[in-house]
Amino acid sequence: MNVRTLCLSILFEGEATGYEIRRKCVEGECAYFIEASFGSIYPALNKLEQEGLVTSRTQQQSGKPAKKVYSITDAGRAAFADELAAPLGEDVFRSPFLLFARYAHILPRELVETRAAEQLDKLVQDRKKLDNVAAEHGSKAGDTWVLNYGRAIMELAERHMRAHMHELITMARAEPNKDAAE
Amino acid sequence: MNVRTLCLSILFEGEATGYEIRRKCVEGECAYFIEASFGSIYPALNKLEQEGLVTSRTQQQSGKPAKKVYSITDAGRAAFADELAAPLGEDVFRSPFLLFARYAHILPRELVETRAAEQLDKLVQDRKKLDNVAAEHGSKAGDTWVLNYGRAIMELAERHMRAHMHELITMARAEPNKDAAE
DNA sequence: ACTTGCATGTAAGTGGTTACATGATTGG
DNA sequence: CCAATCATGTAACCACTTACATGCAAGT
Repeated sequence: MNVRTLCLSILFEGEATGYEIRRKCVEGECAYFIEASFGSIYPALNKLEQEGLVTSRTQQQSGKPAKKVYSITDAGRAAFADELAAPLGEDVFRSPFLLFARYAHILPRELVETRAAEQLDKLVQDRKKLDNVAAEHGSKAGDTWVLNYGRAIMELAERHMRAHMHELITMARAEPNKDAAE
Repeated sequence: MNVRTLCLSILFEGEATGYEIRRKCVEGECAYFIEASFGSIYPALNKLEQEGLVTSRTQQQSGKPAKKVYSITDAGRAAFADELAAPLGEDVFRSPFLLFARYAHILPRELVETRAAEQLDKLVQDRKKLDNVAAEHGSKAGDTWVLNYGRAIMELAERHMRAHMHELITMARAEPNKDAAE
């Protein structure tokens, strides 16, 4: 799933500017968990317009810079459906925290405590974000399904973390700090 | 978490060749879920050797091509510990399947059924893989912790999928096939 | 006066993948 | 005879990120 498809999927739901698309990925958290930056979104939208999959109109605003509102075309809708019908890529889960956790035994206890707390905090934050999206969004069935899937997993991750983080901390080096690194 | 750190973490556990490192990521599934290809591993190992973080010795084999066995150095161990002590990157979860699921309502039922079944199968396979790693591997405490975390989540994902995939299928377009794309 | 939010875009850099090149041996 | 496994490596390519460039208005 690339930025191109992401843009198509958001525009499938309705008009949006590049700026809004980015916000939906970072803040609104599109539920299926993708992030994208301006540097990829703007070129993607330009290319999609060249290909005739989206159209744009420039909208002047008082006190704010003009914005380019993009709409999906019929060709765009078709291309998006095609993409969904194509074989799906692999789900990816990459966790720097789990790599860290694996080596808890060589790390100072204080650090492990901090990182574990940070991780739990992130989990809580992310779950809350999903809860908010679920509450605001008068979303359609597919959205709700995806949201519920995400929430179920987040909830478990949070619970598991809360229940087992102390085990991780006890694995850590108890010695105050000899600085194993240097 | 880049390939460089991945190599360091595997070599931290013991000697290995580039070929073996790759296998551990793809088959053995290192528990913290990273993949890497030859095209990134070999250059990474070369660079690590240049920097003195690993050393290599060439081992001749009868009937097989010679292999380069890498070992981590003290400097390498220190660099790895440093990397772990640095602020952690964000956990990433990207799911093409969830994007697909979100648009179940515009897709033909047959396709949704197929993809849902495939997804469940992947989940089952991945969980089994983790179970195997847990069984074989007489692993140290950190490994077990990470493995259990992964297994708990996999198990839930599988259960959730099994319980709710039929909902997804009922959302899909019931019409046999008008081919919405063309 | 400064920062934040709105808004678009480009250029350089990064971190990977894919495909290719090479070559021996074993098993079907 | 062909495919697969073992084994290392390079080159071309790709998608995306980061940093930069620009600019105006409102809030602090």
